[in-house]
Amino acid sequence: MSSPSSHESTRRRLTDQQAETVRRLTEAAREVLHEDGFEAMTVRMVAKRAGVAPATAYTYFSSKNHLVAELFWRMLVSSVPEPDHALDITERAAVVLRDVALVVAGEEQLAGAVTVALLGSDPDVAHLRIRVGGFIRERLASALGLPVDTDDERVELLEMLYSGALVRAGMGYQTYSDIADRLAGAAKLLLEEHP
Amino acid sequence: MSSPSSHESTRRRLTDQQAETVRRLTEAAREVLHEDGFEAMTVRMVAKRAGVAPATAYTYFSSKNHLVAELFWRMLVSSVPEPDHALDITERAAVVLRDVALVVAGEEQLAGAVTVALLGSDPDVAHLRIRVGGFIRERLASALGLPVDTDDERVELLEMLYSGALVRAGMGYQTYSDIADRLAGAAKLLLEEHP
DNA sequence: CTCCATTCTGGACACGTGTCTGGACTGGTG
DNA sequence: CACCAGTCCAGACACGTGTCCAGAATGGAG
Repeated sequence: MSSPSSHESTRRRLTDQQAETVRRLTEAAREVLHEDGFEAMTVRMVAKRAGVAPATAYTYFSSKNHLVAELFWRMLVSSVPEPDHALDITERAAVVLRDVALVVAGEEQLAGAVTVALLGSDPDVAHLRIRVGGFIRERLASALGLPVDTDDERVELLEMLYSGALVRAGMGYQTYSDIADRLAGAAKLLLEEHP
Repeated sequence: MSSPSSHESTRRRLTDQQAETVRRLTEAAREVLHEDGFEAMTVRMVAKRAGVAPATAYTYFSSKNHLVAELFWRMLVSSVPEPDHALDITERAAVVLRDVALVVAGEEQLAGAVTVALLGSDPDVAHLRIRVGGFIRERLASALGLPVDTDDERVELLEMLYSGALVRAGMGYQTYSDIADRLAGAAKLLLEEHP
């Protein structure tokens, strides 16, 4: 067999072939989510579009929530790079928040779906929840020039702010670019007064 | 029949008898949620505990989400009073946020359940979502001494903050009294610099 | 080319959701 | 008292979820 390679968060040690199946599933999930929304989306629908039997989908994802959470994780990691050290602290934080907000922009249904999915209770989702939370905290702390395990009040505040932004985007209270701007603005407001 | 009286957000014009049935259902929902959590909770379970047939529950609530959203609405309205005009602006805002956070404190599963429920897509949930959002905005605007329809940036920021706090509470990142304190603190941080 | 482990499949399953019936109960009204 | 509108109920329904398993397909090693 081909040697196990990637360390995606789905299962430990996937072969290339398996990784490809997973990739097709998350991609199909993104499409279905886009076209039909989270509640109308069914796992069997996603499996069909990925050209895979439903049972196969369930060998990689323990639940619909897990599937969506994994999709978000992939988009997040690929869209929120390490902060640019050329910028100053405030700018860096603003950019991180903007990047996070923009992950779900353009995918009308994604923000709400992700929030719901990440609140799920199965162990795979819990695992991903930790990873997502940790990743964003890491990026924010890094932007502020702090260690990941900081207990700085401002980091926690910014985390709350982005969670709230996602929810409110999912509820349709604001548009996504609105949200991105507002988050960036909030970061500046907060940090310029409390450097 | 007894004259229609209350104008709960469930259905227009309930008789006293109906209102009592609805009250028992929401109360039962609170108990089941507390004991079994959101995902384990079933509508039939709640109906049974309320001493009512499942079909009856569905005549008052169009979905599990609607039921939970209604429960939250009732707790919210009864726990977050008009801000006290004796306090100053900053204190008033802090108190509102603390009150909102405390609505879900002590009910381990409620924060996550409510967030998920309010993100649902059926029309009754959408209606309740508007009411909840409007209510909190009204309280916050009032605390800041602004009209409800203000477009003040700080109100929107505080709204995002409380949404985020609820999510993170639901995810178990923080305890509830933590959250209440942190929200109150955040309000002060934001408002004292930008009065 | 054959073998065999890995991967995928198809279909059944138990259970929850939300909808829809016709019929039974209830309590004011004529 | 008999009526009847307003409620509630029991149970069937279509459909989605997540689980399971025997067997077919696949593809690298000998």
